Amino acid sequence: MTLAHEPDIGLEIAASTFAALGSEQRLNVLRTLVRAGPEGLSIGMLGDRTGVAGSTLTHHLKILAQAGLVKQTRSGRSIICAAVAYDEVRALSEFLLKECCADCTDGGHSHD
Amino acid sequence: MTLAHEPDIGLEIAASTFAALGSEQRLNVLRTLVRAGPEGLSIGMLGDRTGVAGSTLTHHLKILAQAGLVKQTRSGRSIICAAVAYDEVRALSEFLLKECCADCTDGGHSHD
DNA sequence: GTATTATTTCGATAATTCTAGAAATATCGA
DNA sequence: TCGATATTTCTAGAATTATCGAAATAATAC
Repeated sequence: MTLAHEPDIGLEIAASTFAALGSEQRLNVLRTLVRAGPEGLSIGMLGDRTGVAGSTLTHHLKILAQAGLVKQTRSGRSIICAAVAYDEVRALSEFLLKECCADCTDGGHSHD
Repeated sequence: MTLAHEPDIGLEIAASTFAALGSEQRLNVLRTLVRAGPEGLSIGMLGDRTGVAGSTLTHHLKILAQAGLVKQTRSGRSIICAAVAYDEVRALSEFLLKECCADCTDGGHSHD
């Protein structure tokens, strides 16, 4: 089950993805979405649960979406946001373990 | 489930660690250190390789060190910086997979 | 002790990010 | 179309972050 088709995300992408996660508020939003499951939540509900203003949520969600961590789809007059972080997170974990943990991988592979 | 020695890093710590990684320049510094291996590099050498001014490096290294990703030790008149990201990175990966990938835990997830 | 080298602190400026209110836009139901 | 609801855009102030030169501090060598 070792799937390795997300081999290299570049430094730039990695950094911006980390930056997207590097805000307590955004991380909380993301977690809320993850916990809401695949059905997701509307922005209104998200604001309801997190106490964050709509316009602020729009801002944060744009960042999360650009990082590929959240997907937004319209449903009626609501925008449904759902975490689709799986692959991104997996790629990021790969990046971390490969780039930043090169020496300690108890699986044991050495880099370059 | 099996190993639980870094069970929960809180949202706050996770966010600040992500933020520490969320800079291309810092990520580059970290990577340079990782690649330098356990012996590490002095700040001067780091500046040499990255083209970043010493005072700026001090700033970034402080952030990386506070996040527990880098360790600094004095050796003569140099400060040797070495990546010790291993546990942090592991904790972060755990966090990502647990908090942000709650649904897809290794079993299998479908997405399109 | 003085000179030399290495790093940090200080100070200043530029740039970015965070936050949210108000107005604008989009969607739906009647 | 009108009214209600949901989200985005616009705008702006506050706060944080990035950057680096110059001066200050620390450590070594003589």
